[in-house]
Amino acid sequence: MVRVIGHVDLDYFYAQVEEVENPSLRGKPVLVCVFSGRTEDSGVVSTANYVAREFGVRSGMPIVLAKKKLEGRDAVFIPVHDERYEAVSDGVMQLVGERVDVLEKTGIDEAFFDITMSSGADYSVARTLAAGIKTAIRESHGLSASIGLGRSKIVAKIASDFMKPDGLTVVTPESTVEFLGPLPVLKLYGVGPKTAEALAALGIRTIGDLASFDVGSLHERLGRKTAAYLHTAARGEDEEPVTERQGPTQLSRIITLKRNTRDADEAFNELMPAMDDLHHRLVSNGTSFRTLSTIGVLTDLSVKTKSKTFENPVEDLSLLKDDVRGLLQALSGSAGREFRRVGIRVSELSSKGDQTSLTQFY
DNA sequence: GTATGCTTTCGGC
DNA sequence: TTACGGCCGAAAGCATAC
Repeated sequence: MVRVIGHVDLDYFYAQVEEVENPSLRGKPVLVCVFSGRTEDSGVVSTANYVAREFGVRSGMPIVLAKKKLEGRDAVFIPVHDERYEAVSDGVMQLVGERVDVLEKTGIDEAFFDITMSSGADYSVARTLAAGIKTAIRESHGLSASIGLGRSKIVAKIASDFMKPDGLTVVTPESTVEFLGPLPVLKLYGVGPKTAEALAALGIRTIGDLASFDVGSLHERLGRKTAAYLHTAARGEDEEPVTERQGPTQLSRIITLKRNTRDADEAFNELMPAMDDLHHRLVSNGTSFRTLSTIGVLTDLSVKTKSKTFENPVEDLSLLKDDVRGLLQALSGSAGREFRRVGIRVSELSSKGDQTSLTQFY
């Protein structure tokens, strides 16, 4: 069955929202930053606009390094305004949702959609629909977006990335193999540096190399599951449906400590406000959880976690302070170096509605 | 072997 | 020369049960 799947990606999202709110920023390097508060400029760049990227600035780069690269360039450094981005995202997603059959939001600035029905499975009609979505986003929010269309999620995602910013890339089913062929295997979702290296050892560098490679040999080298996945992915033939997501599957907060420490109690005390905040989020959403985790980012920036899962859903995170403390102590004991940042995460979430409907069966 | 559940790590944005 | 967040979802790793 021929499907028409899309992927929409809002360009350099946080920085673009800042530009919309303050048009005088346009043309300047704009960097939306997370200031950790430890020292004057400690923290990283969350998003840089394309002007800043010209100078080698990237997401995740330390702010002080970005400042060096942009010395004398009239660059603007703005702290993140999460609530604003959430609000804009909600508006955009609602608007897109009205124009497609199914919308699957996968992040604050991106979503998959299915327009098989509304396009009548016609890629020419689909192109017009996608162009309409871009126009609607621009007219209502002043934002540019990049959209890719293809026969599957994999193709749509790669297509949206193909032409940025403000791109529209349509990959028909017939042109899929030709489109994917020249691209490096790293472009495939699920292929990271490790798999790419294993493939390179077999002489496979492009998706085209992969598509024409003998499946049996792939199987021997990489295992059955990976081989099967790569075989279909290289042809853009994955069958993953676009499905609406009901809510997050995990919630977390993480903070940067005022100073590095191995002392779990000191870290716990500093984590308390974030933990309370997470508690309030859970209560106001009526969300329970079964798994509790602590996260430690050590001085070498490596990440360690400790978690525990309860038999029954827990509603009240504030009752688990001793568990959190205990997990942090276990982390500290096994970490071997000081904490730089610590965090808390809850997962295996359920809503109150879910639980009552489940209890009806018992 | 395969399915399942839990813990930990990885990697995208 | 170094510099360094805060989230999220999914994969990987591991143990246990059938």
